[in-house]
Amino acid sequence: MTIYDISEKAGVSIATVSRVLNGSSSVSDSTRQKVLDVIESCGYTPNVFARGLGLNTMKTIGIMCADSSDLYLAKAIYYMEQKLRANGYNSILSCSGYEPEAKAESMNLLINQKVDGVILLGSNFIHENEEDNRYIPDAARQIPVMLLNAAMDAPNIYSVVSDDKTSVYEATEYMIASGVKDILYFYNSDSYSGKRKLSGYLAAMDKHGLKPLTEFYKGSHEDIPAMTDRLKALCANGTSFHGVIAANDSLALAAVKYAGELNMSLPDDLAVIGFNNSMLATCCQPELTSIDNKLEPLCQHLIDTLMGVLAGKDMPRKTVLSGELVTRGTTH
Amino acid sequence: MTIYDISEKAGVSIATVSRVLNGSSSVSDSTRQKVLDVIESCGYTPNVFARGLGLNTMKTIGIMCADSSDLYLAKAIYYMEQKLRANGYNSILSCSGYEPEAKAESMNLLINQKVDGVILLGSNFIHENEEDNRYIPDAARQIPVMLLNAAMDAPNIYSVVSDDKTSVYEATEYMIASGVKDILYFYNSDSYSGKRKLSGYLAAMDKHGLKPLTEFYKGSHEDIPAMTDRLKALCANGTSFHGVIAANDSLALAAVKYAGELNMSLPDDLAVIGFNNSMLATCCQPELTSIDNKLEPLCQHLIDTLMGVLAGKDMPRKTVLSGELVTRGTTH
DNA sequence: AATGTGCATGTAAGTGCTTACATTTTCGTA
DNA sequence: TACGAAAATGTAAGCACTTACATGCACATT
Repeated sequence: MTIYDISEKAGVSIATVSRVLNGSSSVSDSTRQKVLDVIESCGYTPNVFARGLGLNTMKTIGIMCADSSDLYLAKAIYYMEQKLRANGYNSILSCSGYEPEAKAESMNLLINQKVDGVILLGSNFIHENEEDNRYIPDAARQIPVMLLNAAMDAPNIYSVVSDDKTSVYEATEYMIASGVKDILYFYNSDSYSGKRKLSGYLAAMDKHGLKPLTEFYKGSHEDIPAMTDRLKALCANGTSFHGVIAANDSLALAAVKYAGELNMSLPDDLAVIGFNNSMLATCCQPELTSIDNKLEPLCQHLIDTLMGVLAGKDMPRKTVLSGELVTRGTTH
Repeated sequence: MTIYDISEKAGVSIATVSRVLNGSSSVSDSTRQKVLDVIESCGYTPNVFARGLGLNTMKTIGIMCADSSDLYLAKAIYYMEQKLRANGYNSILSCSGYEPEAKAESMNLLINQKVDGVILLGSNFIHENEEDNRYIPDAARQIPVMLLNAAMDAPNIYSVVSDDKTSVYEATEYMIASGVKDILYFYNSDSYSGKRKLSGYLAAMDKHGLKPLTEFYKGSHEDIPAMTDRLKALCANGTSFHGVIAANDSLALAAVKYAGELNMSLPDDLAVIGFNNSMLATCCQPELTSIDNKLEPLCQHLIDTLMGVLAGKDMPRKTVLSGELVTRGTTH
């Protein structure tokens, strides 16, 4: 079933069929209807390859993420996929892992697949070493690149980020105001977003003349016992703290677990604030106070921007949305 | 940069270039090397559309799931994507939601995208109503369909499932052996897999002459407080139980939370067994005993089977892998 | 009535690859 | 040295579309 069959049955030329398919130049209402009827009755759908060859596009967006099994990224993928589909785009997924070379290779694969744009989910796509990031502007020379929670200032690169610095700053102040002074910042990433969160914490502590205390966890994002061990080691080490601001809900949950194992009561002996306001925030007892960085609006904004760019419109190169502290049982 | 440019620079015909690209029929070593050198130096990659037009395939597999933000499915997607890529295939993702029509439409979209095969992740792709499932054998007339944790007996449909009935049966016996008699089965799905789990529970209870007690939860897979409420309502209602076998770790976590809220101690006042052995199993205190249904081997097996099918080999239409009970703190 | 304008439609030339078939080259054998 | 088979390579016809350009036609203008 090709465009020829349709053109024949409708008694028009293939060009006319193609025109009604693409809604481009003018076709009279009567022939348009005639063609549409035939298409409908035959259940015809155009061949994506032939169409791609002609148009050099396939209405497909590449989504890259380091690890789609990460709760937060999985959710982002879900939103992206939904919203792309609503705009008539398909999505092809590439989990690139954390290595720069692997990311660059993933990117090339996607570009060779002729995606119309690419979305990088998560701040870990920007590396310390400038060299390692070159694949991003390189890609942007060919197709628009969208960054979620990361930023890069270069042509054809668009960033949508949550204002993590402010969110963490406010959360820290909130905890300080509740009377906790020795607050540990527990984090796991030096990425764009990770740095901004840390700076928010440091700024708040500094403002109140408090001594900052940070602990870095490096390991699987799923291994909560390992995170808990990290805190226990810190405690065994003599370091004391009565509040934890965590860079994500998993780390916060580790703090909750740590408190449980040491028979501390929450929030009196230990106050905890997480980040992401994911399902993890409500799975424990007491429930986690957590910063909601508004993932869905971020995703919506990102897709809107992308669609604008693809339509040839001028779009803002960077937008920042603010988060919100959702208070629950782990803080006063 | 097309195959013509390469052929010109290498001083051969385009057919020869195409041959070295596809490694099909014979090309002399010297010209092969010459062509490869030119390709390398130009950084040439064949146009996927043109190639697709000729071959009518794009080395792409469609992955369908109801909701990619589900922890278990997200992990499955991750494994699938990795393993497909390792086999030289791309994956295109489609989150279809839970409605039969939406699933059928998703399937059509994927088929129109000329995927070489499609993977349905999760047992919810098979509906009670036979009519609603017709889209699966329909699709299988065109491309191989792989089912994870669901089964259907029809040509070109391949199933890889975990032996959930046995796993749950054994878990129930394990709990009974530890001395708990009034065990609640807490579940959330009537799907293929859901039914088999339930039947495992019922069989074990029956064998030991115990009265089964089940509770069904319907709602967001993320809303643990709502699941907890369900158990509290049951308790308020006068129903008593000292053990919970849950159909997934979220439900099990709800049981843990329920115990915490009612000041019951685990596992003495309440024993809990979850399912999936996900990260949720180790995020609470005490940690969750959970059935590990070996997701990665399941995925590996599924991909191996798919690759075999695509290579034209005869492959088993259904394979069953067994799970394993991982005991932790919520059971004796 | 002749001409011009613009809309509707058709014709045919791409688009970049694969591959059946045709042709040339190579090489062992008589 | 000549011949034929087999191996290597080339030619050209698809594949199913899009679209620039050409054509045709109705209608308005003079």
